[in-house]
Amino acid sequence: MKIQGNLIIFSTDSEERKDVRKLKEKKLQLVLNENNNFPTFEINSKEYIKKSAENKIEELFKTPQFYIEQLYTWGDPSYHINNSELTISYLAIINKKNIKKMPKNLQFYDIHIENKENSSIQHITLSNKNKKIQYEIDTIVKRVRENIEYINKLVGKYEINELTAIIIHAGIKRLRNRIENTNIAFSFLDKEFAISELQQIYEIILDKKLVAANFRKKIQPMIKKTDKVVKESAYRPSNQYTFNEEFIRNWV
Amino acid sequence: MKIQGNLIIFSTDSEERKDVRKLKEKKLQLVLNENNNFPTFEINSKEYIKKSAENKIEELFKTPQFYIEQLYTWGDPSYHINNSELTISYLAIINKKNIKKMPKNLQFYDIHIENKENSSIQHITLSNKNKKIQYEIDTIVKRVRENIEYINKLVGKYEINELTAIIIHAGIKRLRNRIENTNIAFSFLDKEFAISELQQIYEIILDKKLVAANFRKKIQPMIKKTDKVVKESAYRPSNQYTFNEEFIRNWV
DNA sequence: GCAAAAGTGTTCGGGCTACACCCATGG
DNA sequence: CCATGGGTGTAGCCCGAACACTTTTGC
Repeated sequence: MKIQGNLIIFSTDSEERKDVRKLKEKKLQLVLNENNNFPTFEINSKEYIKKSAENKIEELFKTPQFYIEQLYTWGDPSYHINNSELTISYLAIINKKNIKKMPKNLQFYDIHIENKENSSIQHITLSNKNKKIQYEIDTIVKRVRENIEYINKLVGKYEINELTAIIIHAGIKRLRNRIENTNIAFSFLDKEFAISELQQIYEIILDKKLVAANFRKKIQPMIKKTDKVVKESAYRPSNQYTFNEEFIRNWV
Repeated sequence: MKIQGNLIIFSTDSEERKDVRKLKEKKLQLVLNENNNFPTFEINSKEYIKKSAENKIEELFKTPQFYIEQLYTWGDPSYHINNSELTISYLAIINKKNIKKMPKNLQFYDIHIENKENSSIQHITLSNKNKKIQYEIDTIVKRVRENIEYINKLVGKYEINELTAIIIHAGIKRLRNRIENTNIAFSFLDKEFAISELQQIYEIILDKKLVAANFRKKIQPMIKKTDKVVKESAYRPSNQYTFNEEFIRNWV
């Protein structure tokens, strides 16, 4: 049986500043190759799969700094691309500043999700300056056997493989779950950061605006103030913070 | 590359009543075969893996009623049993009342977890009337690359394959996560149940006692009272409840 | 009567939400 | 001065924890 791994790599980018007095707005990004699909890696029986996935990312971006975890294994008979009959997905988070080299066949796409009013349909746009991919996904709640399950289905016209869309969906769901229960948010940022940067990571992943004053208090135990101050070219300079290593929860 | 699936099947059993006036105590159970390992199933490229897993459970217990979800895919080079180089685990929950036939080579084991005081070591006992399997697992928090991860390691003497122990650990963690965020608890029970039965499911999975009055209020929105009353041979008869189908959350 | 479970109500505290308000900056 | 972000404080609300109390049953 032929197996392959694929990599669902998330990152962020900052938009050009439109108003000098406003903060740069961060956007959530995803890596796809020229076929609108995820980069793949080989799986062999000599090595832990996770190690193979890590090696591939190192090879691609020439950096050992990133977050990675297994996302899901897909055995959908209709997803046999590259002769592969089974795909093991790994979710990764990478801070672009750590990327030493960008492979030519890969590109970062901004993710934009729009929830259609009064319906379970989400409109997703993946875009960068060269390309735009659009599709709609319907998240249906359905009774399957004895249980209630979410079924995702592409609807209307789409420019992407159905399973690819479902994997993106699964990846974002996982991010949302992890950001509430672990410290993955820090994987998007430099070692030192402003609270507003951290807040933006939460906002783009959870896809909602947060109240700064409350956010600050909520994440207080997770961060440590450094003595550094930086004017992230906003007006009042902000303190730099780091992740508080002492903060451990019942993660995973 | 050789692949197999395995099934981490949880269930519950009620102890013999010791005191006529006390409730039967439920225990969490797990299915293992004669080699202290999980039942396996074949994976082929013609079928969804989940479907293969479901078919295997139906074949084993002759019932279509159970809960199932993918747990994790293990590519550990040191876990090549039965010539299999890769194992995809599925977590299942089954209510014993639905089992029409019990395979001879499989047995239900009571799970007993004891957290050692002032240490990260858990003592686990799997037992039934014929057999007792004991081991200790250490859950170490460790910095791996840029992130903090939990590493599970068997310590001391043990009577079980290391990965089997880790899978059990992962299964219980998943149960704990799911019971807080989904309706899986109901998979252990009949369609109609007493609140105290539901509470016992929560207690054995979360491994802590809950206050009945608070539990009742908390799960109120998830259940619906029926007009049936049953004396579960405790003293005051209790109302029977069912899962409230209207109760939907952002599950999964 | 009493032990045990079924079921209701009340109090208290912590955490989240909303919002007012100050400070710092440089256009 | 003023728009904008950085940062602090506070009042209200909701939810969970703890617990008191009533009801129902059969020993």
